[in-house]
Amino acid sequence: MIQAHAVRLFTDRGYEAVTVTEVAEAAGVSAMTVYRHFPTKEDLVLIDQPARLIAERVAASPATHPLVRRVGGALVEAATALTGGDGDEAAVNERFLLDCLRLMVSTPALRARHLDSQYALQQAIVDALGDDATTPDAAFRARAATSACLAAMHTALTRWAEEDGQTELPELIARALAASFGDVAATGRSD
Amino acid sequence: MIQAHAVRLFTDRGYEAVTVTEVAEAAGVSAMTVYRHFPTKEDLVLIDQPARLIAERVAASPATHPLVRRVGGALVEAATALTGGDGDEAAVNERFLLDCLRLMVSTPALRARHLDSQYALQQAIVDALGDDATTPDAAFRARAATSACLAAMHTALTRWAEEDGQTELPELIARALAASFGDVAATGRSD
DNA sequence: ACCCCACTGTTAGTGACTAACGTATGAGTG
DNA sequence: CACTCATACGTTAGTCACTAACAGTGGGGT
Repeated sequence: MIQAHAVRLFTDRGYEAVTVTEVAEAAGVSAMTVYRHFPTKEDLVLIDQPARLIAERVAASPATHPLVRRVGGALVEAATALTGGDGDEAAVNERFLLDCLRLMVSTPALRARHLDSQYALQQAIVDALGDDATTPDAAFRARAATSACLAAMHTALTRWAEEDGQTELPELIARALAASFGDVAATGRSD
Repeated sequence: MIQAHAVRLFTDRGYEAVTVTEVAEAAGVSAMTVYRHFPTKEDLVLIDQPARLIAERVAASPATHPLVRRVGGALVEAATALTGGDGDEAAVNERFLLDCLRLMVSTPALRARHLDSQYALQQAIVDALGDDATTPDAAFRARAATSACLAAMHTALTRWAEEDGQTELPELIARALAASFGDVAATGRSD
Protein backbone atom coordinates (compact mmCIF):
# COMPACT_ATOMS: atom_id res chain seq x y z
CA MET A 1 0.00 0.00 0.00
CA ILE A 2 2.83 2.36 0.93
CA GLN A 3 4.56 1.18 -2.21
CA ALA A 4 1.55 1.95 -4.39
CA HIS A 5 1.34 5.51 -3.06
CA ALA A 6 5.08 5.94 -3.56
CA VAL A 7 5.09 4.77 -7.17
CA ARG A 8 2.14 6.97 -7.97
CA LEU A 9 3.80 10.07 -6.47
CA PHE A 10 7.13 9.30 -8.11
CA THR A 11 5.48 8.83 -11.49
CA ASP A 12 3.54 12.07 -11.15
CA ARG A 13 6.22 14.41 -9.84
CA GLY A 14 9.52 12.63 -10.34
CA TYR A 15 11.50 10.42 -7.98
CA GLU A 16 13.84 13.04 -6.56
CA ALA A 17 11.13 15.67 -6.19
CA VAL A 18 9.20 13.52 -3.73
CA THR A 19 10.49 13.14 -0.18
CA VAL A 20 10.01 10.08 1.94
CA THR A 21 8.01 12.17 4.37
CA GLU A 22 5.55 13.03 1.61
CA VAL A 23 5.18 9.37 0.72
CA ALA A 24 4.51 8.61 4.37
CA GLU A 25 1.87 11.35 4.63
CA ALA A 26 0.18 10.17 1.45
CA ALA A 27 -0.01 6.67 2.89
CA GLY A 28 -1.22 7.99 6.23
CA VAL A 29 1.73 6.73 8.25
CA SER A 30 4.89 8.12 9.78
CA ALA A 31 8.19 8.40 7.94
CA MET A 32 9.71 5.93 10.37
CA THR A 33 7.15 3.33 9.38
CA VAL A 34 8.18 3.64 5.76
CA TYR A 35 11.81 2.99 6.67
CA ARG A 36 10.80 -0.04 8.70
CA HIS A 37 9.25 -1.72 5.67
CA PHE A 38 11.63 -0.39 3.00
CA PRO A 39 15.27 -0.04 4.03
CA THR A 40 15.90 2.75 1.53
CA LYS A 41 13.84 5.10 -0.60
CA GLU A 42 14.98 3.16 -3.65
CA ASP A 43 13.47 -0.06 -2.32
CA LEU A 44 10.06 1.56 -2.70
CA VAL A 45 10.39 1.03 -6.43
CA LEU A 46 12.79 -1.88 -6.85
CA ILE A 47 11.24 -5.23 -7.54
CA ASP A 48 12.85 -8.32 -6.07
CA GLN A 49 13.99 -10.54 -8.87
CA PRO A 50 12.97 -14.16 -8.41
CA ALA A 51 16.53 -15.42 -7.93
CA ARG A 52 15.35 -18.69 -6.42
CA LEU A 53 13.09 -19.45 -9.36
CA ILE A 54 15.74 -18.69 -11.96
CA ALA A 55 18.49 -20.52 -10.13
CA GLU A 56 16.38 -23.66 -9.93
CA ARG A 57 15.79 -23.68 -13.65
CA VAL A 58 19.44 -23.09 -14.33
CA ALA A 59 20.37 -25.99 -12.11
CA ALA A 60 17.80 -28.17 -13.86
CA SER A 61 19.13 -27.37 -17.32
CA PRO A 62 21.27 -30.01 -19.06
CA ALA A 63 24.95 -29.43 -18.29
CA THR A 64 25.91 -30.44 -21.80
CA HIS A 65 24.41 -27.30 -23.31
CA PRO A 66 26.49 -24.14 -23.73
CA LEU A 67 26.40 -21.72 -20.81
CA VAL A 68 24.46 -18.97 -22.50
CA ARG A 69 21.81 -21.44 -23.57
CA ARG A 70 21.42 -22.83 -20.05
CA VAL A 71 21.13 -19.37 -18.50
CA GLY A 72 19.17 -17.79 -21.34
CA GLY A 73 16.69 -20.64 -21.41
CA ALA A 74 16.16 -20.33 -17.67
CA LEU A 75 15.50 -16.62 -17.99
CA VAL A 76 12.89 -17.12 -20.69
CA GLU A 77 11.21 -19.88 -18.72
CA ALA A 78 11.15 -17.80 -15.55
CA ALA A 79 9.64 -14.86 -17.42
CA THR A 80 7.02 -17.17 -18.89
CA ALA A 81 6.13 -18.49 -15.46
CA LEU A 82 5.84 -15.00 -13.98
CA THR A 83 3.96 -13.03 -16.61
CA GLY A 84 1.76 -16.00 -17.38
CA GLY A 85 -0.58 -14.96 -14.60
CA ASP A 86 -4.25 -15.45 -15.38
CA GLY A 87 -6.64 -12.62 -15.93
CA ASP A 88 -7.71 -10.63 -12.94
CA GLU A 89 -5.14 -9.64 -10.37
CA ALA A 90 -2.27 -10.51 -12.69
CA ALA A 91 -3.14 -7.57 -14.94
CA VAL A 92 -2.97 -5.13 -12.03
CA ASN A 93 0.34 -6.59 -10.99
CA GLU A 94 1.65 -6.20 -14.49
CA ARG A 95 0.59 -2.55 -14.64
CA PHE A 96 2.37 -1.93 -11.35
CA LEU A 97 5.46 -3.75 -12.57
CA LEU A 98 5.51 -1.64 -15.71
CA ASP A 99 5.23 1.55 -13.66
CA CYS A 100 8.17 0.47 -11.51
CA LEU A 101 10.21 -0.43 -14.56
CA ARG A 102 9.57 2.91 -16.20
CA LEU A 103 10.77 4.68 -13.07
CA MET A 104 13.82 2.44 -12.92
CA VAL A 105 14.78 3.15 -16.49
CA SER A 106 14.35 6.90 -16.28
CA THR A 107 15.84 7.56 -12.83
CA PRO A 108 19.63 7.21 -12.60
CA ALA A 109 19.70 6.25 -8.94
CA LEU A 110 17.08 3.55 -9.41
CA ARG A 111 18.68 2.31 -12.61
CA ALA A 112 22.00 1.93 -10.82
CA ARG A 113 20.49 0.03 -7.92
CA HIS A 114 18.59 -2.25 -10.25
CA LEU A 115 21.69 -3.07 -12.24
CA ASP A 116 23.49 -3.87 -9.02
CA SER A 117 20.70 -6.15 -7.91
CA GLN A 118 21.25 -8.05 -11.14
CA TYR A 119 24.79 -8.44 -9.94
CA ALA A 120 23.49 -10.37 -6.94
CA LEU A 121 21.31 -12.44 -9.24
CA GLN A 122 24.39 -13.27 -11.26
CA GLN A 123 26.03 -14.75 -8.18
CA ALA A 124 23.03 -16.98 -7.58
CA ILE A 125 22.99 -18.18 -11.18
CA VAL A 126 26.71 -18.91 -11.23
CA ASP A 127 26.28 -20.97 -8.07
CA ALA A 128 23.42 -22.85 -9.71
CA LEU A 129 25.62 -23.69 -12.69
CA GLY A 130 27.47 -25.86 -10.22
CA ASP A 131 30.04 -28.11 -11.84
CA ASP A 132 30.87 -25.48 -14.41
CA ALA A 133 32.48 -23.27 -11.80
CA THR A 134 35.06 -25.42 -10.06
CA THR A 135 38.29 -24.04 -11.47
CA PRO A 136 38.87 -20.26 -11.36
CA ASP A 137 38.93 -20.23 -15.12
CA ALA A 138 35.59 -22.01 -15.46
CA ALA A 139 34.09 -19.68 -12.87
CA PHE A 140 35.30 -16.72 -14.87
CA ARG A 141 33.68 -18.04 -18.03
CA ALA A 142 30.48 -18.76 -16.13
CA ARG A 143 30.36 -15.23 -14.74
CA ALA A 144 31.05 -13.71 -18.14
CA ALA A 145 28.33 -15.70 -19.89
CA THR A 146 25.83 -15.11 -17.08
CA SER A 147 26.39 -11.36 -16.92
CA ALA A 148 26.00 -11.14 -20.69
CA CYS A 149 22.69 -13.02 -20.53
CA LEU A 150 21.43 -10.77 -17.73
CA ALA A 151 22.43 -7.68 -19.67
CA ALA A 152 20.42 -8.90 -22.63
CA MET A 153 17.46 -9.54 -20.33
CA HIS A 154 17.79 -6.04 -18.92
CA THR A 155 17.60 -4.65 -22.44
CA ALA A 156 14.44 -6.66 -22.96
CA LEU A 157 12.96 -5.34 -19.73
CA THR A 158 13.72 -1.78 -20.81
CA ARG A 159 12.08 -2.31 -24.18
CA TRP A 160 9.11 -3.96 -22.50
CA ALA A 161 8.59 -0.89 -20.32
CA GLU A 162 9.06 1.47 -23.26
CA GLU A 163 6.41 -0.14 -25.38
CA ASP A 164 4.13 -0.49 -22.36
CA GLY A 165 4.05 -4.28 -22.32
CA GLN A 166 2.70 -4.74 -25.83
CA THR A 167 4.93 -7.66 -26.73
CA GLU A 168 5.07 -10.63 -24.40
CA LEU A 169 8.08 -10.38 -22.11
CA PRO A 170 9.43 -13.91 -22.74
CA GLU A 171 9.46 -13.24 -26.46
CA LEU A 172 11.37 -10.00 -25.98
CA ILE A 173 13.93 -11.74 -23.80
CA ALA A 174 14.33 -14.48 -26.37
CA ARG A 175 14.86 -11.91 -29.11
CA ALA A 176 17.42 -10.02 -27.04
CA LEU A 177 19.28 -13.26 -26.42
CA ALA A 178 19.13 -14.15 -30.10
CA ALA A 179 20.51 -10.74 -31.07
CA SER A 180 23.43 -11.25 -28.71
CA PHE A 181 24.26 -14.93 -28.98
CA GLY A 182 22.61 -16.07 -32.17
CA ASP A 183 19.73 -18.45 -32.38
CA VAL A 184 21.50 -21.17 -30.45
CA ALA A 185 20.62 -19.69 -27.07
CA ALA A 186 17.14 -18.49 -27.81
CA THR A 187 15.33 -21.82 -27.65
CA GLY A 188 13.79 -21.70 -24.23
CA ARG A 189 12.34 -25.20 -24.01
CA SER A 190 15.03 -27.81 -24.02
CA ASP A 191 13.41 -31.21 -23.66
CA MET B 1 45.58 14.75 -5.56
CA ILE B 2 42.30 14.87 -3.63
CA GLN B 3 41.37 11.69 -5.45
CA ALA B 4 44.58 9.94 -4.41
CA HIS B 5 43.99 10.76 -0.74
CA ALA B 6 40.39 9.61 -1.05
CA VAL B 7 41.22 6.24 -2.60
CA ARG B 8 43.90 5.62 0.00
CA LEU B 9 41.53 6.38 2.88
CA PHE B 10 38.71 4.34 1.35
CA THR B 11 41.01 1.37 0.81
CA ASP B 12 42.33 1.55 4.36
CA ARG B 13 39.12 2.05 6.32
CA GLY B 14 36.29 1.30 3.90
CA TYR B 15 34.27 3.60 1.68
CA GLU B 16 31.33 4.22 3.99
CA ALA B 17 33.50 4.65 7.08
CA VAL B 18 35.26 7.68 5.62
CA THR B 19 33.39 10.97 5.41
CA VAL B 20 33.95 13.56 2.73
CA THR B 21 35.12 15.97 5.42
CA GLU B 22 37.88 13.54 6.39
CA VAL B 23 38.98 13.27 2.77
CA ALA B 24 39.08 17.04 2.57
CA GLU B 25 41.15 17.33 5.74
CA ALA B 26 43.58 14.68 4.52
CA ALA B 27 44.02 16.62 1.29
CA GLY B 28 44.37 19.89 3.19
CA VAL B 29 41.34 21.55 1.67
CA SER B 30 37.76 22.31 2.65
CA ALA B 31 34.86 19.96 2.13
CA MET B 32 33.31 22.44 -0.26
CA THR B 33 36.37 22.26 -2.49
CA VAL B 34 35.99 18.51 -2.78
CA TYR B 35 32.41 18.93 -3.94
CA ARG B 36 33.50 21.53 -6.47
CA HIS B 37 35.81 19.07 -8.20
CA PHE B 38 33.79 15.88 -7.66
CA PRO B 39 30.02 16.23 -7.84
CA THR B 40 29.45 13.30 -5.52
CA LYS B 41 31.46 11.20 -3.11
CA GLU B 42 31.22 8.32 -5.55
CA ASP B 43 32.95 10.32 -8.26
CA LEU B 44 36.09 10.27 -6.12
CA VAL B 45 36.53 6.63 -7.12
CA LEU B 46 34.73 6.26 -10.44
CA ILE B 47 36.91 6.33 -13.52
CA ASP B 48 35.56 7.93 -16.67
CA GLN B 49 35.34 5.32 -19.36
CA PRO B 50 36.81 6.43 -22.66
CA ALA B 51 33.49 6.48 -24.48
CA ARG B 52 34.88 8.58 -27.33
CA LEU B 53 37.73 6.18 -27.96
CA ILE B 54 35.50 3.11 -27.98
CA ALA B 55 32.78 4.71 -30.07
CA GLU B 56 35.30 5.68 -32.75
CA ARG B 57 36.55 2.14 -33.06
CA VAL B 58 33.03 0.80 -33.21
CA ALA B 59 32.18 3.23 -35.99
CA ALA B 60 35.34 2.23 -37.84
CA SER B 61 34.56 -1.49 -37.67
CA PRO B 62 33.23 -3.16 -40.81
CA ALA B 63 29.44 -3.08 -40.83
CA THR B 64 29.30 -6.52 -42.37
CA HIS B 65 30.52 -8.20 -39.19
CA PRO B 66 28.07 -9.36 -36.53
CA LEU B 67 27.24 -6.82 -33.83
CA VAL B 68 29.01 -8.54 -30.98
CA ARG B 69 32.16 -8.82 -33.04
CA ARG B 70 32.12 -5.13 -33.92
CA VAL B 71 31.57 -4.05 -30.33
CA GLY B 72 33.74 -6.72 -28.73
CA GLY B 73 36.60 -5.99 -31.07
CA ALA B 74 36.40 -2.30 -30.28
CA LEU B 75 36.49 -3.02 -26.54
CA VAL B 76 39.59 -5.19 -26.87
CA GLU B 77 41.31 -2.60 -29.05
CA ALA B 78 40.48 0.22 -26.66
CA ALA B 79 41.80 -1.77 -23.71
CA THR B 80 44.99 -2.47 -25.65
CA ALA B 81 45.43 1.20 -26.41
CA LEU B 82 44.88 2.21 -22.80
CA THR B 83 46.89 -0.34 -20.83
CA GLY B 84 49.64 -0.30 -23.40
CA GLY B 85 51.21 2.66 -21.64
CA ASP B 86 54.99 2.59 -21.58
CA GLY B 87 56.97 2.05 -18.45
CA ASP B 88 57.13 4.86 -15.97
CA GLU B 89 54.02 6.79 -15.19
CA ALA B 90 51.79 4.18 -16.82
CA ALA B 91 52.56 1.72 -14.03
CA VAL B 92 51.50 4.20 -11.36
CA ASN B 93 48.31 4.89 -13.26
CA GLU B 94 47.62 1.18 -13.52
CA ARG B 95 48.10 0.72 -9.75
CA PHE B 96 45.68 3.55 -9.12
CA LEU B 97 43.19 2.14 -11.59
CA LEU B 98 43.39 -1.25 -9.88
CA ASP B 99 42.79 0.35 -6.48
CA CYS B 100 39.71 2.13 -7.84
CA LEU B 101 38.42 -1.05 -9.42
CA ARG B 102 38.81 -3.03 -6.22
CA LEU B 103 36.80 -0.41 -4.37
CA MET B 104 34.17 -0.43 -7.09
CA VAL B 105 33.77 -4.17 -6.97
CA SER B 106 33.57 -4.43 -3.20
CA THR B 107 31.38 -1.40 -2.43
CA PRO B 108 27.72 -1.73 -3.43
CA ALA B 109 27.13 1.98 -3.99
CA LEU B 110 30.19 2.31 -6.20
CA ARG B 111 29.41 -0.89 -8.06
CA ALA B 112 25.93 0.38 -8.83
CA ARG B 113 27.16 3.74 -10.10
CA HIS B 114 29.81 2.07 -12.23
CA LEU B 115 27.28 -0.26 -13.81
CA ASP B 116 25.08 2.72 -14.56
CA SER B 117 27.97 4.57 -16.18
CA GLN B 118 28.33 1.59 -18.49
CA TYR B 119 24.72 2.25 -19.37
CA ALA B 120 25.74 5.65 -20.71
CA LEU B 121 28.62 4.05 -22.56
CA GLN B 122 26.12 1.68 -24.14
CA GLN B 123 24.20 4.63 -25.57
CA ALA B 124 27.36 6.01 -27.16
CA ILE B 125 28.24 2.65 -28.70
CA VAL B 126 24.76 2.11 -30.10
CA ASP B 127 24.93 5.53 -31.70
CA ALA B 128 28.31 4.65 -33.18
CA LEU B 129 26.84 1.51 -34.72
CA GLY B 130 24.97 3.90 -36.96
CA ASP B 131 23.11 2.25 -39.76
CA ASP B 132 22.35 -0.77 -37.64
CA ALA B 133 19.97 1.21 -35.47
CA THR B 134 17.50 2.80 -37.85
CA THR B 135 14.40 0.73 -37.23
CA PRO B 136 13.21 0.23 -33.64
CA ASP B 137 13.82 -3.47 -34.02
CA ALA B 138 17.41 -3.02 -35.19
CA ALA B 139 18.03 -0.56 -32.36
CA PHE B 140 16.73 -3.13 -29.91
CA ARG B 141 19.10 -5.76 -31.24
CA ALA B 142 21.98 -3.31 -31.15
CA ARG B 143 21.27 -2.41 -27.53
CA ALA B 144 20.97 -6.05 -26.53
CA ALA B 145 24.24 -7.05 -28.16
CA THR B 146 26.07 -3.99 -26.84
CA SER B 147 24.90 -4.44 -23.27
CA ALA B 148 25.92 -8.09 -23.38
CA CYS B 149 29.40 -7.14 -24.60
CA LEU B 150 29.76 -4.52 -21.89
CA ALA B 151 28.65 -7.00 -19.25
CA ALA B 152 31.34 -9.41 -20.41
CA MET B 153 33.88 -6.61 -20.23
CA HIS B 154 32.75 -5.77 -16.72
CA THR B 155 33.36 -9.36 -15.71
CA ALA B 156 36.85 -9.09 -17.17
CA LEU B 157 37.49 -5.87 -15.25
CA THR B 158 36.37 -7.55 -12.04
CA ARG B 159 38.66 -10.50 -12.63
CA TRP B 160 41.50 -8.15 -13.52
CA ALA B 161 41.13 -6.36 -10.19
CA GLU B 162 40.82 -9.64 -8.28
CA GLU B 163 44.05 -11.06 -9.60
CA ASP B 164 45.76 -7.67 -9.24
CA GLY B 165 46.43 -7.12 -12.90
CA GLN B 166 48.46 -10.27 -13.47
CA THR B 167 46.91 -11.11 -16.82
CA GLU B 168 46.84 -8.44 -19.50
CA LEU B 169 43.45 -6.73 -19.56
CA PRO B 170 42.80 -7.07 -23.31
CA GLU B 171 43.35 -10.81 -23.08
CA LEU B 172 40.90 -11.09 -20.19
CA ILE B 173 38.30 -9.13 -22.12
CA ALA B 174 38.81 -11.34 -25.15
CA ARG B 175 38.39 -14.45 -23.02
CA ALA B 176 35.22 -13.10 -21.42
CA LEU B 177 33.82 -12.32 -24.86
CA ALA B 178 34.75 -15.77 -26.11
CA ALA B 179 33.06 -17.42 -23.13
CA SER B 180 29.88 -15.51 -23.90
CA PHE B 181 29.68 -15.39 -27.66
CA GLY B 182 32.04 -18.08 -28.85
CA ASP B 183 35.28 -17.49 -30.65
CA VAL B 184 33.61 -15.51 -33.43
CA ALA B 185 33.65 -12.29 -31.45
CA ALA B 186 37.00 -12.65 -29.76
CA THR B 187 39.23 -11.73 -32.67
CA GLY B 188 40.12 -8.17 -31.86
CA ARG B 189 42.05 -7.22 -34.98
CA SER B 190 39.86 -7.18 -38.03
CA ASP B 191 41.98 -6.04 -40.98
C1' DA C 1 -8.02 -9.23 33.72
C1' DC C 2 -3.31 -10.03 32.40
C1' DC C 3 0.79 -10.12 29.69
C1' DC C 4 3.16 -10.45 25.46
C1' DC C 5 4.47 -8.95 21.08
C1' DA C 6 4.41 -6.96 16.76
C1' DC C 7 3.61 -2.54 14.88
C1' DT C 8 3.88 2.29 15.13
C1' DG C 9 5.30 7.13 16.53
C1' DT C 10 8.75 10.76 18.52
C1' DT C 11 13.10 12.80 19.08
C1' DA C 12 17.74 13.71 18.22
C1' DG C 13 21.54 13.01 15.52
C1' DT C 14 24.92 11.95 11.34
C1' DG C 15 26.38 12.64 6.78
C1' DA C 16 25.87 13.73 1.79
C1' DC C 17 24.84 17.54 -0.82
C1' DT C 18 23.17 22.52 -2.25
C1' DA C 19 22.89 27.61 -2.33
C1' DA C 20 24.39 32.10 -1.34
C1' DC C 21 27.86 34.95 -0.21
C1' DG C 22 32.58 36.75 0.88
C1' DT C 23 37.73 36.29 0.10
C1' DA C 24 42.33 35.63 -1.97
C1' DT C 25 45.61 34.58 -5.74
C1' DG C 26 47.39 35.23 -10.24
C1' DA C 27 47.41 36.82 -15.16
C1' DG C 28 46.77 40.48 -18.28
C1' DT C 29 46.39 45.56 -19.37
C1' DG C 30 46.98 50.65 -18.77
C1' DC D 1 53.12 49.65 -10.46
C1' DA D 2 48.09 50.05 -9.81
C1' DC D 3 43.82 48.16 -11.62
C1' DT D 4 40.80 44.57 -12.95
C1' DC D 5 38.81 40.46 -13.70
C1' DA D 6 38.39 35.49 -13.57
C1' DT D 7 39.14 31.43 -11.13
C1' DA D 8 39.52 28.86 -7.13
C1' DC D 9 38.67 28.48 -2.20
C1' DG D 10 36.31 29.02 2.35
C1' DT D 11 32.13 29.78 5.55
C1' DT D 12 27.46 29.39 6.85
C1' DA D 13 22.98 27.69 6.82
C1' DG D 14 19.82 24.59 5.21
C1' DT D 15 17.44 20.13 3.03
C1' DC D 16 17.00 15.31 2.92
C1' DA D 17 18.00 10.30 3.46
C1' DC D 18 18.80 7.42 7.08
C1' DT D 19 19.81 5.61 12.05
C1' DA D 20 19.38 4.80 17.07
C1' DA D 21 17.08 4.83 21.36
C1' DC D 22 12.96 5.14 23.65
C1' DA D 23 7.85 5.16 24.34
C1' DG D 24 2.97 4.19 23.18
C1' DT D 25 -0.83 1.15 21.29
C1' DG D 26 -3.51 -2.64 19.79
C1' DG D 27 -4.96 -7.51 19.56
C1' DG D 28 -4.30 -12.67 21.03
C1' DG D 29 -3.57 -16.31 24.22
C1' DT D 30 -3.79 -17.97 29.14
